[in-house]
Parts: sequence; structure tokens; C-alpha cells
Amino acid sequence: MNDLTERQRMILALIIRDYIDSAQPVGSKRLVDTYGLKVSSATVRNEMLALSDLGYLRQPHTSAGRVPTEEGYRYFVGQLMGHTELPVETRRTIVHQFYQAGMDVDRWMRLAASVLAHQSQAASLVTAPHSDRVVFKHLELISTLGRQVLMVLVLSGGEVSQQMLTLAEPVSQDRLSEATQALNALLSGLDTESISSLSLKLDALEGDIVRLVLDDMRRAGKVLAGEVYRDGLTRVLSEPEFEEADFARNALRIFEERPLLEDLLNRTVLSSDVSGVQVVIGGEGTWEELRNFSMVLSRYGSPGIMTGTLGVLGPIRMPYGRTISTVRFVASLLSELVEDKFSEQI
Amino acid sequence: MNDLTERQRMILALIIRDYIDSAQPVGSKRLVDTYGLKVSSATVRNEMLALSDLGYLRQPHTSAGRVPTEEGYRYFVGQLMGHTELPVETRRTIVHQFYQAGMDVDRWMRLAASVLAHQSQAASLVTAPHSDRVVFKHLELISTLGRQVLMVLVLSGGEVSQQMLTLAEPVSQDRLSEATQALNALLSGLDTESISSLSLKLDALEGDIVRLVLDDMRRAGKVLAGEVYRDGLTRVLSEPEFEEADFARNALRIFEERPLLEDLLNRTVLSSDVSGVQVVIGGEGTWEELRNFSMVLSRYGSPGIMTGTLGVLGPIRMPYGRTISTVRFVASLLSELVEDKFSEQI
DNA sequence: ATTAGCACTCTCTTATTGAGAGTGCTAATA
DNA sequence: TATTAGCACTCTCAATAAGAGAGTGCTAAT
Repeated sequence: MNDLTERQRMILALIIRDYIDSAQPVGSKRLVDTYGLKVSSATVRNEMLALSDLGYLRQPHTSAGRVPTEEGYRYFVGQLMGHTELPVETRRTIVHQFYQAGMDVDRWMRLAASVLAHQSQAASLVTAPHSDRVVFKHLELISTLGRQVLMVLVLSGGEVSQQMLTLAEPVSQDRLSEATQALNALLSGLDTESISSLSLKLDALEGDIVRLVLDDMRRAGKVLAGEVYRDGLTRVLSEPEFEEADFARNALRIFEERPLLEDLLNRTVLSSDVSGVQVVIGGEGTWEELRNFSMVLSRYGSPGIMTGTLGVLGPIRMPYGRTISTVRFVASLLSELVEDKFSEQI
Repeated sequence: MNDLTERQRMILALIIRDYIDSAQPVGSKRLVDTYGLKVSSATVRNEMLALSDLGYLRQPHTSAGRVPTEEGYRYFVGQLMGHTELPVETRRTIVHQFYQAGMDVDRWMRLAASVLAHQSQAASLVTAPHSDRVVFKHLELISTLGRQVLMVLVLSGGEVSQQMLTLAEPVSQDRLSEATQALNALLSGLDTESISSLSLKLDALEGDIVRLVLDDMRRAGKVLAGEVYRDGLTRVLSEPEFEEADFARNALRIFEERPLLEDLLNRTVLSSDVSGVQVVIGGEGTWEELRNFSMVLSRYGSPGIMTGTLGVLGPIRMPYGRTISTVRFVASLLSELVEDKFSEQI
């Protein structure tokens, strides 16, 4: 694994850092000059050749400087980068902003997306926290007008799912209350599986409602249940790699197409049991669409109770240090908030 | 107003049609050849000169063909284009799709956005229907866990607004029910102004709740209350004018930035009392951001009861005929659906 | 093991050129 | 008088060439 000499590691790190903020292929001469290396450019060239052979660097064309490969970035992030923390003042500012947002989850989400986008100069993405295991807590049926009935479902963690339904025929509020009471007594504390495996003999109305409840609970169990908060899309489009319109379109697609996003989140954040920040560099061979993008993702919340996902999407040439520490910090902050807010729960 | 000769009108229409689907400046020769005009190119040139002087055409540079100005497009849409209808089969297909979506407003919105984007090859935008005049109908307070209380507010039209609130101290469900009953009796049927002007003497809990109710009702009264459904963003970015990344970024901004959008809708669709489709070409001098874009907008729903807004955003070089008829048709369809769904209301 | 030196390669910029399209004007024509 | 043919002129676009610049890989000397 660690088959590089110290000098090679140093040169690789330098090249990647330089490329990340110049977006230009890095040459041996430039490297020596800019960073005042104590070796000659020829030596650096030799090392670069070695790094290219190992697959960490490549040349866009003969006699251009070197550019990191996906492998190179991965090595950098995994072995070279070291642990960074956001500056104290930055952290304080962020905490303060969250403090001002009160206890409003919606505002937390928006703020988190904004902070992520701003700090990392990339496009951000935050999903609202929801229960891993969806448990029925409470049902309410409210007759609004005519055959329209509002069904409000309170799930574990105080998560709320609402749905408007149109009955086949008008039903009195009394009848609704009756059904509600019966079902609440019956279903309280059960999760999706328990309810669906429960064989109940119910009348038509109650049976219909149970079906709808199950639908809602299943929906709430998905990763992308609820709204996805985004920010910074326009910012990321001003990076030089998006000069070609094709690139921009691709970036948009990733963000716009829910199924793609869902797949992505399912297979990374959810599938792994690693807690903490995950970095997906250049699609990792699995996602063609992500070839030139990287994602930095993390879950947040109280594992097993309420969790959500957040992260940023940016060009593969991304300031990983800053981004990772931002994602880590915002995730931990949101975790605290969520935990605090829902602490009364078992 | 109608200061053009028949021939000038014909030539202007031809140029605009040609430009709309070629995206290339149109020259006199090409015009005569392609459309088999019975006059010479010199004559056409003279007419073009006249049209340029009148401000309907311009040249990107000396000795290039002509391109329509914003004025030109406006004249075209207003005077030249004529009334078009969507083909019967297309209409039937669309109706069928809506039929299959059942009575689910969320699916209607998604579908409307998709149909608009697809038919007009532009980016579409649909807001959910909501009440013009927000009237309190019903309130429900559901204790979820600890100090967390879910407030569900049913407004005119069966519109629902929900909010999670964290009380200063735990309150029993009984106490909540009590407050609910009192407030329901008190506020039922009143609109925002009536409630805020009502001077009530209430205890702390009820006072707090009324304040929150008012907040919610005010929020529900805004144009962009609730989610904005979008579609086709990526499609519109494949038009040739978006080769320059700047353009693309601008288009995104218009869609992403809610305040901008809100302003836009407020000043066009809402301010005018014209019913039917409105076409905003190139910002009309008011919106710098829209310089190269056009919007085709319409309200839908039952005026005075439940209405929403829908429309598309595309390059100024847009197939207006098809777009306008699509917007008109989808708006009328949604109007029917909304009216049907909420027909039980006064 | 490192480095100086060098020939070579490739891109990028700039200039030049010619083709092509289109214009506006003038004078002839119907 | 309205139309048209003709023409000089302008401007863009594509192709070509040339030169600068950056960077490489190799070899031989240190």
C-alpha cells in the first residue's frame, strides 16, 4: 500500500495541491520554482515518471505537465492529506447561525445546505432527518370538506407524514374519530413489517386506511423520503471545468434526477457501516456520470433513531481538506441538534 | 400599430420562424431561395432595412443576416402568429396521463411540469394551487413526543399547513384538545386580517398558538407558498445559446433563486387581471436577468378560490405557437381538475 | 543517486489568407 | 414608382503557417 518514498509522497501532494487551485497541469520546472525544492527539476521529472507508472499521475498529452488520476486523488485523500479542522472563528460563526435558526428543522436544512455550499465552493445536498425504523405512533383523520379527508400520520421521532384522501362517499367526523381511535389502539408502537404481517379483520373504511398508512410508512422509510435541500449549484458551475456546456448539463442531471441520487446514496452512505465522512472520487468505476465529480458525504443524527444524509458534489479537482472538514463539522453539528430536539424519545 | 405592409409582415414572420428553428441569422438570399418568394433578394433587402429601422430586426454585425429584436418577437407573438391549438392526439394523450394520476395533487403537479417541459422543449415551472384568500377552517394539535407538538392547520380549499413546535414546557394532550376546541370555535371562517385585528384575551398557550397560526396563514397567502415543481432544466440547456456557460448559469439562477422568481410572478401573472396566457419576452426592459429568455405563464384554478401558476422558461428564440398552446391547454386542464376536486366548497 | 544539457514533442497564440455570405447603394428596367 | 440586377464593400469563419513556450525523456557527467 504505502509503496512510495517520502519524496514521492511529497511531490505527489504538491502536484495535487497545485493542480487543485490552478486547474493547470503541473510541470517539473514550475514545481521546483514555486515551492523552492532543494532538488533539480530533472530529479522531480524522474519521480513524476515513477508516479505516472504507478497510476497516480497522467499527462493530458505528451509534453504537458502532470495531472492527478482518480487513483492519485484517492491516495492523496487517504494517505497524504492529513486531518484538518475548520478554523475556530468559522466554526463559531456557523454555530451562531444555527443557534439563530431556532428549533425549526426546515431552517436547519436550508442553513446546512447554504453553509456547505459556501464553505466548500461546491454544490451541496442535505436530506431531512428521518427514522431508520419507521414506527407508527399516532394517526389523525380530519374531515376537511366533502369527501376530502386529511390523514396525518405521526411516526417515530415525531416525523409527520400527511396525505389528502378522497373517500368514495362522505363519512362523518364521528365515524372518522371512531376509526382513528380503534386504529391508534391497534397499531401504536408497531413498525412497517409488523403491521403488514398483522392479519386484521377490519371493515372497508379501516382497511383502506391501514393500506394508506402502510404506503406512507414505506415511503417514509426510503433514503430520500421528503425534500432534498440543495444549494450552490450556480457556484459550482463557475469552475473552469464547466466551460464546456456538456459538463454543466451532467452536473445538473446528477442533482435533478432523483432516482440517480437515490441509487448513489443507497450504495455509498447507507451500504457502508463506516461512520464519518465518505469521499467518492470520480465515480469509483461504478458511476459513469460521476467521472469528473467527487462527492463528500456523511450521515448525521442519532444512528438507529433519526438520521439524515448531507454532502457536497463538486469537480474531482476539489479542495478536499476544507470540504471534508466542513462536511464533518456540519454533520456533527446537525447530529447534536437532532439529538437534542428528539432527546425525549426512547 | 399595424404600420407594416402585408409583405413586410410576411417577411418578418418568415424571418422569425426561420430563425427560431435554425438559430442562424437570416439573409435575404436564403429567404428567397428557401421559401420560393416571387420577389428578388434586393426587394427583400429593402424591406429588411425598413424592418430594421422600425426596430423589429437587427444585424449581429454588418453584413450578417438579420435576427429578430425583442420588439420583433413581440410583434410576432401579438400580431403575426395567429392562434394555434395542440393536435387532438396530443391533447388526448395528456388528458389520459392526468386521468391515470388519479386525484393526487402532487402527481398532477409533477405531471404538469413534465408535460410542459416535454411539449415546449423548455424548462417548466408549476406552483401548487392555493387559496387566494386564506380562511381558517380547522386546527389540530397533536402531541408527538415530549414538548414537541404538531400543529396542523386546515385552510380554505382544504389546503393544509403543518408545523412542528416545541413548547416551553410539556402540556398534556387534554389541555391541547381544550385549546384546540376553543380556538376552532373562535377562528373558524375568518381570514388573516380578521384574526389579526381581533383583540382576544387569551392565556399564554393560546396566544402563542394564534400567533403561529397567523404566521402560517400569511405564509400560505404568498404566491410561492409551498413547493415549486420544475422540469426540463437539462433539456433547455442543450439549446445552442447555452454553449456559453454564462448563459446556462443565468438560466439556473432564475430557477434557483426563489426571491427572483417570486418577484417575477408577482409582477406579471398576479398584477395583471388578464386571464389567459401571458408572454414575457426578454425581460420587457424590467428584468436584466431575463434578457435572453422568454416566459410563457398562466394562472390556473378557480379564480378567487384556489389558483396556482404554471409556465415555461426558455430561450427568447422559442417556438411560441406550440408553447403557448401547451401552456393554455395544461392550464385549462388543471383548472378543471382543481375545480372538480374542490367543487364541494362554497 | 543526482543533475546538467539537449533534442524533441506538443499546444497555444497570433497572423495571414481566401472563401462565403450578406449588405447597401446605384442605375437600369417594367 | 416599385422592382431588380449588379457591384463594391464589409465582416466572419475556417484553414494554414509560424513561432513561442512549456515540458518531457534520455544520456552522460558529476
